[in-house]
Amino acid sequence: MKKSTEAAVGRKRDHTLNTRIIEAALDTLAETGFEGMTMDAVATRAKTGKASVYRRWASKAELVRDALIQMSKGSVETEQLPDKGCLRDDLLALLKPYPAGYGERKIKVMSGLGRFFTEHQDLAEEVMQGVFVPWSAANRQLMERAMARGEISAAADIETACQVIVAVTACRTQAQYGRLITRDLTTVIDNLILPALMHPTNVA
Amino acid sequence: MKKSTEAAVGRKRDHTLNTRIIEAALDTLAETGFEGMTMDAVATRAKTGKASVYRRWASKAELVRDALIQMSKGSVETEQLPDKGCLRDDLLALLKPYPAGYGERKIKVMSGLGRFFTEHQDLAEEVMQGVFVPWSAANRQLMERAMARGEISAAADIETACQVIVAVTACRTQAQYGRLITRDLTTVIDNLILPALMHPTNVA
DNA sequence: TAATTACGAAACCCTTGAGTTTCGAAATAT
DNA sequence: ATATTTCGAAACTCAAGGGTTTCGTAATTA
Repeated sequence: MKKSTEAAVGRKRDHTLNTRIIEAALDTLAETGFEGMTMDAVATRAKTGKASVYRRWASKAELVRDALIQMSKGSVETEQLPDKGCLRDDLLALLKPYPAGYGERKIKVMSGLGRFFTEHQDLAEEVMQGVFVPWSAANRQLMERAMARGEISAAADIETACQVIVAVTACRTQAQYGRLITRDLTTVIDNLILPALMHPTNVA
Repeated sequence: MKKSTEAAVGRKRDHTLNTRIIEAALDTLAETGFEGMTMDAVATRAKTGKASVYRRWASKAELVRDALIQMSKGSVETEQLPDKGCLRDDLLALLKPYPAGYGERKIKVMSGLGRFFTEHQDLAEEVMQGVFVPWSAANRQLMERAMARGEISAAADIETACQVIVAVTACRTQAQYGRLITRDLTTVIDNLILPALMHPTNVA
């Protein structure tokens, strides 16, 4: 209705502001989590006012949804998976695709979302499809490729392995688990994931 | 000062109310997490009023601290570890020491504590020492015992394995990860932890 | 220039929830 | 009996934060 003829006259919207606000939202999310993130803080960080934020998004939840989807865009490119020759390096490459700190913020953001997911299940569903599923699928593809070329056992439980990677990644940087999960992903992959994939024998 | 001579006269405090309030707090925590838990809800659930709650605890955070410590009391009895003969059964026994739903509530409680830990780091430290450390230590002891009797390889990375168990347990029941971490602990232990402990060879 | 729309800052409204106080009733001491 | 303390319920205070509105200014078009 408005889309085609909107804003025939008057000052144009500054579209760089959209991304400035989303970046500010992601930074704040990473620092304080969903409940800790206030709209005033986001606006201030984006060097604008709340009015301009609410001119673009109807609510805090919708801003967060779009910020999360934006964050995952191109972050795990399923089309363009790493191919380092061995599974170990592929898995690690998937987790550190960006320079200094970028991947770290992503993990921090994801770990502070508890309340958002339980309170906005409709929006959470969209995020789930846009972020978690591709991430997990990328892990799975790398493992399937390794299995196809005989690097890991054909009997390996790929599904469990790739879910555990996601779980450990999500938990590791959370403040509450910082004292216990001191292992980094490299150690987990080298000493747990890979041995289990190569020797899937169990006791049962 | 007051401890010895307090309440010489007047109605006595109902000490069963203390545990009723703590139980109500734990139930509410399991359902709604730390921020979702209101003091009114706790009081109502304990069939009392907020006044009686605040007569016993100075703040919500201190009530939660005591509830968490109480919860862990005897929950992971380091003195009395399971001894089923094999590591697999020992690890599983540690996680299901109580009848129907009791262990489940514990996990739900722990998963809704994000904000509590970041906002009350002093109290969180007390909880950390009282809950996480004994839990992780129990896992470690079971694994060391299994290593001593030759059930798992002497080269196994026990520390990583027991930390991953804690991480996966903590993440698994969180709503936001429910779609991805569909594996239960039995599967993780059988298909990942045990194979890795028995064949700790890695690529490097 | 005049109308229109976006901008950023501030004031404002409204709900939620932590923590306090009040009050009548019940229990326990002197 | 009377003073004292607890009980449970309700009313209250106060701060935080989501969301809206106002207002003076800047940009854009007719």
